[in-house]
Amino acid sequence: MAASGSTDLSTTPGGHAGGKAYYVSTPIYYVNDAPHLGHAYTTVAGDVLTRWHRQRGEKVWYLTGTDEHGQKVMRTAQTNGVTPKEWADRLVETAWKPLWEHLEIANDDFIRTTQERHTHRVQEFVQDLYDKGEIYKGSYEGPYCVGCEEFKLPGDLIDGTGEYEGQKLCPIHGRPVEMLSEDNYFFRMSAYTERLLEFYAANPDFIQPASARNEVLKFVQQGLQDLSISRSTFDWGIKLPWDPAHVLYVWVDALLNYATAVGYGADQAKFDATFPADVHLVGKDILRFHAVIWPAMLMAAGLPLPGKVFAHGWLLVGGEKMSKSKLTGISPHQLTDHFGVDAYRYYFMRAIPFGQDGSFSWEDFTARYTSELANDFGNLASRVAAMVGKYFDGTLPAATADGPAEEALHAALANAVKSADSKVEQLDFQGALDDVFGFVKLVNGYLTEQEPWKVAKDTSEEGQARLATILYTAAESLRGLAVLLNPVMPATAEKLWASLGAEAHLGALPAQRVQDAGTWGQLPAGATVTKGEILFPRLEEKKDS
RNA sequence: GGGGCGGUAGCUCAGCCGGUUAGAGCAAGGGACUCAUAAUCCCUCGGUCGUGGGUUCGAGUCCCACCCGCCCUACCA
Repeated sequence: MAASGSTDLSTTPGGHAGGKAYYVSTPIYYVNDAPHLGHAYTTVAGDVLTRWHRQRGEKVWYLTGTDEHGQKVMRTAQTNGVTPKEWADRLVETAWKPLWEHLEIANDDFIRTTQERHTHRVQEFVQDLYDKGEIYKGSYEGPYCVGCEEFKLPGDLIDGTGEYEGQKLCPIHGRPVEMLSEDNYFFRMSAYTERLLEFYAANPDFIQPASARNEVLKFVQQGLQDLSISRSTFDWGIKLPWDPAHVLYVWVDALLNYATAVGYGADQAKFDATFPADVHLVGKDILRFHAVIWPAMLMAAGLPLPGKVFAHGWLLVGGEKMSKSKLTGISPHQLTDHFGVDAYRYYFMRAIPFGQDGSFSWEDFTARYTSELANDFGNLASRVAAMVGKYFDGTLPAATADGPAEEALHAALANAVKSADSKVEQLDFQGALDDVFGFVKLVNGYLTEQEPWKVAKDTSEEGQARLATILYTAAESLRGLAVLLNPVMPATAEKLWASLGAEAHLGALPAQRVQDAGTWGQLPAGATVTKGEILFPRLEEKKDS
């Protein structure tokens, strides 16, 4: 997949004068099914984060991909009468990649766990651990459902009633499970309990938010058990090099994507310049794999540990986690068809604190779209461009009469930039957008107070200078907003950039440094301002649901 | 069973180590304005802070019990 432009490792072979890339990952998604809102939520967040960092001029690497091994994929493929690989190919090409393109995700790479660059390196990795004595052969005993042909987790089982009173039943088949054992290879994870605890203590920001950190700490403090890392009851997976009768446990396989995708064992220069990840974005459900198993694996291999594992919350509908089985499933396309891609990206970043569960609804989306995007922001761009067109024939005039009101806006923009920047750094997207839209509100208020439409009737030199100053101030404010909103709403920000005639003087929008966005007076007088299309048209009608 | 999180205006949420009349945004009502996407700006309305006790001079804010929602985890083998 094409890189987004600013990241170019080829220019600095070996040396990397620019230092290590800011490396962000999403989980690799299980191709068992098509992507849903939750996947898109994580991926959009990572995209906003990495676009922001790119606009700070940093070298960035944003990785996503798909997890294609495991029994569920195999079974789904069988049900559909195709091989697992064919099934994965189909979903990746017709569902996953198209959705990321649709949502304007600028990932630098897309890894699939069935690719050779992954499977071969994974085999080398586990062979290395095996040679080091980190992996041993043992046997696993657990409840097994004959109907499912797989081991169940004790927590998945349900209590039997009636003729099965006192027994544990498979939740799918409703029949008693039996205890079976199979030979497995185990990773000596128990040996890493103390080292992990020390690591967490030394790196208090490693797991965020705090609620997630607490859960992991409590879990690890109970002491870790060795991890079964192989299966021999099915074969859709990566074979253990020393015992091909076993395939690697899908999670060990999956976690290693973060290393294999950036050159582990294949391209040392790229690996050194990228690994480890600065931020692993994960959902709460897979926190433990990333905050416990993955670091333990890296410790065993002697590799550096990631900077941060950030567990975001669930999207809730009516207080419940979204799921198709509960008929609350809404596809990303249903939302983007109605609201547009940029509004979609904006909405989830703005409405829900990253790291917490958040309620989402069609009504809330509609309300925010109308109030924040159309009325506050879109209309601001519209009224400013209209007045520059009406009073100055579309040529941006110079500000020559700055007063307290203007200076207040200069300072407000600088503050918004500074504050938003630090909040994005902490993955507080909601807070950052709060800062940006607080500034939007100030600019609207500024126009209402200065009443340029009244000043325009004053044809004296002072009056015209005043009018010019007001409109320049408003337009320059929009220039700052275009830069700040580009990582979140790239298509819209680009429209605004074009409307301001900024590119001719300042260059391409993505090249604007976010840390300079608050520097006043960048948009030059003489720029050609055009009204352009409405950024956020009013929504036609409320869709019933 | 154990642990965690949450229950604050119609809606979504802020309220740090307890301290004057509990805040914001949206929605609703009124006013101002007309450059603009019938948009903007100002004002107003609106809460027994899940329930019941307790500690304290004073509790949304600490303690106990309970109710409701969600999450993690265990087990009676």
